[in-house]
Amino acid sequence: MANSIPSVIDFFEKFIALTEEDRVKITSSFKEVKVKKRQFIVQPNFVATHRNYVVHGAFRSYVVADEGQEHTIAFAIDDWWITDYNSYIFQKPATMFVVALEDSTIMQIDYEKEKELKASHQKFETFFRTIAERGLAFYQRRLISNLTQTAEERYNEFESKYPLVSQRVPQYALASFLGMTTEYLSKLRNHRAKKK
Amino acid sequence: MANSIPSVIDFFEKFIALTEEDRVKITSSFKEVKVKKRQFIVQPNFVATHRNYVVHGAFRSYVVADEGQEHTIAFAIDDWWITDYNSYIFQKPATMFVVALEDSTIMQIDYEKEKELKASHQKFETFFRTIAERGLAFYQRRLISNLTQTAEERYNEFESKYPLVSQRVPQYALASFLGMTTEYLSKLRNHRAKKK
DNA sequence: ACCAAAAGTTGAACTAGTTCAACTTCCTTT
DNA sequence: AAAGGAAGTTGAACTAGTTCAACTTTTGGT
Repeated sequence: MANSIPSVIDFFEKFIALTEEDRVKITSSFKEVKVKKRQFIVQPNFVATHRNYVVHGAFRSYVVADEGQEHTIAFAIDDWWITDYNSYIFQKPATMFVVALEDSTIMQIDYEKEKELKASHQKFETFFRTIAERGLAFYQRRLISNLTQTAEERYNEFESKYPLVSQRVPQYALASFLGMTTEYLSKLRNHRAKKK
Repeated sequence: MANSIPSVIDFFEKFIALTEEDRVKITSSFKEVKVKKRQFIVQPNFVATHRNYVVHGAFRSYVVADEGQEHTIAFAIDDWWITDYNSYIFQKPATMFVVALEDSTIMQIDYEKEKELKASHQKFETFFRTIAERGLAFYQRRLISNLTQTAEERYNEFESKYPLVSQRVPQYALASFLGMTTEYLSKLRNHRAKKK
């Protein structure tokens, strides 16, 4: 199994150039954590203390509405990041759950360490600025899909954009991510299959 | 009428401490532009060259779906920012329109100037990182509303959170922002009025 | 290997929100 | 001040997606 350290470092290097010293700094800011399937890494009412990089595995963040329905906000598989950003950024209580969908390995950085890292060198500030901007653009595109497309169109788009995710997450989680019921997604899938 | 320079400067000072030199640098990075009602500041297929701070006035960004319906993505009134972020951040062609809903005054910074500003001092990198993070958190909350709430709940929430915006934007724009038809919003408003 | 619980399927009844069409009111422009 | 268009309203018919319920399949724990 691949070592986890290179994998986060590689991610940083997509956006900023690192010296050997920087790599050491990053390595000491993160800690590797093994997470079992069904284990929570963020829970409502507790402050999200970490930003989590998924080395390998799969996670899902979701909120629970008044009547108890779960709504998936994000998925994260290998090489993605996940947390309750509203909680982490503002360091206030979370409203989301973040749960492992598989046995996983993650690299966690906590809020204070991240702050030190950013303060230590401009390039780290640049790194976090860049991923925040990309996250912003991502959520904006997602909102546009939700406003402009039908359930079936959203499903098709997801399948073609993220075939790997689609295979690894349970259907009820995908349905609530796409903003539809699990029954309806089941129908979409099966009607589609028949048409072939 | 208030001078536009102090107003952007004040915004920066919410997040970072500025020296007199910094203020001069900011002032020279932005240019004031007067925009007439119905004038576009971003259009599809053109790269969004500026990030726009609204000194006073009102704007709306929207996309046009296949069948021609407009979907409002964001509003911006006094002291807010607006652009097509997906276009601006990646400097690729826009998919949105951004149009003035009133005669307005804005302060524009272009992509290159912003880059220089960020490169010139860590604090500016911090500033843009902070607003990107807040934007991300904002869009994530908006997505949650869209997934978890009914049309009526979204309308009520908007009215109580942004009463000033609600008064200044046309109803068809608000309806499409909230993800419903203008007819349905009209019914919600009037049924509500009767119940009193 | 077995059993209980969780996940997924299918059909029938339903409803929140859309569509269409006709009308009224409010802005702009001249 | 008038005219024409854009914005908003109302009701009736409709539909995409939900809800409910009964069932089958898969998964995980002992």
